[in-house]
Amino acid sequence: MRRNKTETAATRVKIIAAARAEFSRNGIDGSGLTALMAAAGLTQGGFYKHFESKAQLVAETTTAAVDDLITQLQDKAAQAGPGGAFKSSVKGYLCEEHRDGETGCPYAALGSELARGDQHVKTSAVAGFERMIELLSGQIEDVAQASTRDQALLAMCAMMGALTVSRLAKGDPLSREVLTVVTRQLLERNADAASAND
Amino acid sequence: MRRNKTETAATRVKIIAAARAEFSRNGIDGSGLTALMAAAGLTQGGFYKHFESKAQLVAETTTAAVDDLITQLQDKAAQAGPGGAFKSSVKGYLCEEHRDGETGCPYAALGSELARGDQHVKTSAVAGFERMIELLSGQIEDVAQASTRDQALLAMCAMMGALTVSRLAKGDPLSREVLTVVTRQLLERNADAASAND
DNA sequence: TGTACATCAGTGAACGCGCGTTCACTGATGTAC
DNA sequence: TGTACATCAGTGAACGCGCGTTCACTGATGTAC
Repeated sequence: MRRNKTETAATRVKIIAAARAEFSRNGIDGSGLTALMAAAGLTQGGFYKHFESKAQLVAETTTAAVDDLITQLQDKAAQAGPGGAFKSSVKGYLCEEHRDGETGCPYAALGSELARGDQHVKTSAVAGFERMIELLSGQIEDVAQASTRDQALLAMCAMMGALTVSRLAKGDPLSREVLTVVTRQLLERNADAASAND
Repeated sequence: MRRNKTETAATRVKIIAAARAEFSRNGIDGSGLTALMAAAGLTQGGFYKHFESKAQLVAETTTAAVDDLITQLQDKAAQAGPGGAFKSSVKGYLCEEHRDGETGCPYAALGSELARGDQHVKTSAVAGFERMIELLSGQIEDVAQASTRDQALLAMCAMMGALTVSRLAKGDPLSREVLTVVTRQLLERNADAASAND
């Protein structure tokens, strides 16, 4: 039964939302399209009316997840006020809600699987990563010897790694420790540089 | 045809070596036991004479990969001489050979998949991670305000993230950039702290 | 040391199952006149 | 505005395929006497 444009667009959004949750829980290879479509309230056959392949869904899901993450961090940064943007981003990223949720950073949740994706997946992943770096770079006080881009690269890599380790170690004291320690060190680093130029 | 103890032990080692390469190339979910056993020169049925399940193989493969990585970094550190151990580890980890090889750090290659493993897998993964932290911690000059453990946690997370991004971005300038930038920043950080106490 | 027997590493077919993708079909939506 | 027809979102069965695991079997190794 054909749907109108509004409904069709809404369905597409629902599929991507379901995919984010499924991929987050079971990984890309571990998520079947039948279960994924059922989670979106549809049957598997309809999938190909919205996407050319599972790989295309992965690429779009990555982009959507980055969009969301950036919006969330920007909102928190706006609440934190001037000067506190980077701090709010690091704290917003390295927290237990992010660790335990199903709609977070695709690089921490799927990093190694994205690296094995096809060219389209990798291109989307790199584009999203660059947008994350731009966001963080703009939030870092330009006072250290390293460029804000370089500092943003270190911060993003450290946050990805820390969240992955925190998930791996869930149930072990290391899980919380890695979040608090990496948060503190990334913030001290920026704070040291900022105060050194006061 | 029954094999003697030496041959049996050698076969087990071969299976683990094949698993490391397969997992590195295709991920855990993406590697089938039939292909994996064929790569080890055997047929799939023999697998269960050595391991209880695929999950057990994953756990042992992780431990073996950490063993190897630690040995490699220690060897390089010994060549580098006193004071250069941490620098040699960071450079040894964040290099193109590590990015392109199939026997490297399991956390960078499989991090998100290990986090979804069963309890046995996660326990092995956490134990291996702690050994990596011990190694790095012992290589860091104890001169900064943060403990060497805290600095090692930041370094390890940043290196894992950077290697993952470097693989994701292979073919894009970002791939080399992230390796050189994260290397430089981790080393500057330690060097600054060391010279500050001179 | 020699013999008889139990053990077990490795084989290859088979198990049920879920995978990604295709397809004929349904029927409401959108369009052309 | 009303009618006839093309479009296409969604269904559910089916495709070939590879998955992890089990099993009966083979025959060399290891062990007990």
